[in-house]
Parts: sequence; C-alpha cells; structure tokens
Amino acid sequence: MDAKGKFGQYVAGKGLRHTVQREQIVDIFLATEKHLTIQELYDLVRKKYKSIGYATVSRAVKLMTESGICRRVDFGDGSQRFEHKFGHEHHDHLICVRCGKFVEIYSKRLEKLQEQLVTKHGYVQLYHKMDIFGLCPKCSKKVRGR
Amino acid sequence: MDAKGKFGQYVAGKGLRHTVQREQIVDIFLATEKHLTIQELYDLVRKKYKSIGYATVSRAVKLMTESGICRRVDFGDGSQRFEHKFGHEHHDHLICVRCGKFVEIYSKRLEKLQEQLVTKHGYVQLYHKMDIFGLCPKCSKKVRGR
DNA sequence: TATACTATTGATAATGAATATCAATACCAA
DNA sequence: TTGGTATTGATATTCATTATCAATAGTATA
Repeated sequence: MDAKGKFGQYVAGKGLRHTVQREQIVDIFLATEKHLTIQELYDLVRKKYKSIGYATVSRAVKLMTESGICRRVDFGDGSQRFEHKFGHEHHDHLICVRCGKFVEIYSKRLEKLQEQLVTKHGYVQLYHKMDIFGLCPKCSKKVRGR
Repeated sequence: MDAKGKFGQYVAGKGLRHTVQREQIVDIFLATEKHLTIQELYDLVRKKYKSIGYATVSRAVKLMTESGICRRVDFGDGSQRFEHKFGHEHHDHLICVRCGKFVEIYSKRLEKLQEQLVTKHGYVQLYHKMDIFGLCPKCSKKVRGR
C-alpha cells in the first residue's frame, strides 16, 4: 500500500471525510523530499492552491502523523519538522550542528540491538527515534584548521 | 568535577557573573530526579524562593544546557523537558506511550555501533539522542488482554 | 436526485511557551 | 569605594499551535 492509500484508509477508518484540500496537501507533502515545518508546507501548498488556510494544513499534518505516513523529526533547533515515509525505509539521522547538513542512516545490527534492549526491559517496541549530532566532514575540517 | 562546579566554570569562563538566583535554581534542578519542563522547575523554585521570576529560570536552564550539565529531552508530548546529568551516566530512554513510564537504558555495544556509523559517514560525533517508544510490561498486558 | 446530518474549512481569536525589553539592582575588578 | 555592566523580575512581545464558529461541502439515506 502506498502512502496516499494508507492515509485514505486511516481517514475513512475513523469515519472522517475525503476532501480536496487534504488531498492537495498530502500530494504536495509527499512530493517534497525535505524536513518541513508546518509553515514551510503551508507556503508550498499556497503556491499551488491559494485558498487553503494555515489551520487546514496544520490539521492535515496531524492526521498524516496519526496515520503513520509522516513523522515528526527534531533537530534540536526548536522547530518542529515533519518528513514523510513514502519511498523511504525507516532511518535515523546524523546531523551537523554547524551547517545543518544531515544524512539518513540505517543499520540492521543497530536495529536488532535496540530490539534486544527493549525486550530485556519487558517493553514492546512501537517505534524509535535516534538522532546523532556532530560535525560533517567539511565542518570538522574547518574546526580543526582553526 | 561535579555538575555544579562545571556550571560555575562555564559561567566564569564566559565572563558571566555568579548570582544567588542561579545558584538556587541550579541547586533545585540538580536535586530533582525528573524530566522537568521550565514551568515545573519554576514552580519548584518558587516553593522555596518566592521572588524568582520565570525569565530567570528560563535563562538559567539555557545556561545549564550550554554548560553541559543539563540536556533537553523530547518525549513527543510537545513539551520541552530537561534532565540534569548529575550522578547519571549517559543514557537513552525507553518510554511507554500509554502511561508515560520510562526507564533509562544504556548499552556499550550500541554506543560503539553508533560511533562506527558516524565514522563511516566521515562525521565527528558530539552527542546523540535515542528514544524508544513502546508499551511497558503492564500496559502491553492490558492491550493484549482486551 | 434531493435531503439531512455533520465533518470540514478558512478566518480569526485565543492560548501558551519562549524571548525581548527595560529600569532597578547586584556583582566584581580595580 | 566606585564605576561599569551583567543580571534580575515584571511585563510586553513574538511566534507557533490550537480553539472557535459560521459557512460550506461530503456522504448516507430516502
């Protein structure tokens, strides 16, 4: 099932309605390969559909997050950002604190270790977030070169 | 060096002044083994020292975070919380999404794997955050029992 | 197809947390 | 001491998110 289908199913399953605005917002969100704030998504949506309101975008993001096609990421800059899960496997982030550049990282061994840790404490894992902050190659060179 | 000393050193090193308010706030923060919001810390401080303002608490938390004796934790409930690092080794969190109960987790193997991942991408690690969300033993039993 | 019910929308107000402002005060080096 | 200035506490401001509400638009049913 693709992301859009998953969203539609979630919305229908909750007895909510299908609306053109939601469809437009979801389309634009899924077509953007960035970590967006609500404001940024609102601006993008506005470029194409002039009449959509901020509140509607905000509500749509909330729904998308609940439906599981979107997740909140926190890069520590104080703003809430969201990324979609369309065409992306689960991944974590490695973020440069100097320039903000990031890469998506994934390790099967790490995932397995996490699962073991969870089980050891008797918990059932639902999801996790791991963000590593550091210096990218370029920035670490600059810092050393000072 | 204990946390308070580290804070004092950081403050002095930046050419900032030592004040009784900061000392009182730091003391209360370090004495509390919880993940506090600024508002909660403000309330705690107020119980003992009636005249301290919210802004001062907020500024002190910022300083403590910069000095490295405090770090921000995000349990996904939308509020920013802070924990101190006094008498705590580095750890990550395992949080129950149902009841909010959490445990601090640590694994040397996991830390090593993270470091390897970072190095592989040419980054230099400064710090990381890992939060695993799931169901605690009690809550997972309840859900299954439905 | 028409109708009734109600979720949704967009504009705006309200909320809440963090930050900025500023005059009075307190710290601290000299 | 004293002068320079960082700090404080009260308050205002900012900014993002959420709540409100009348008008609108999905959708099930007749």
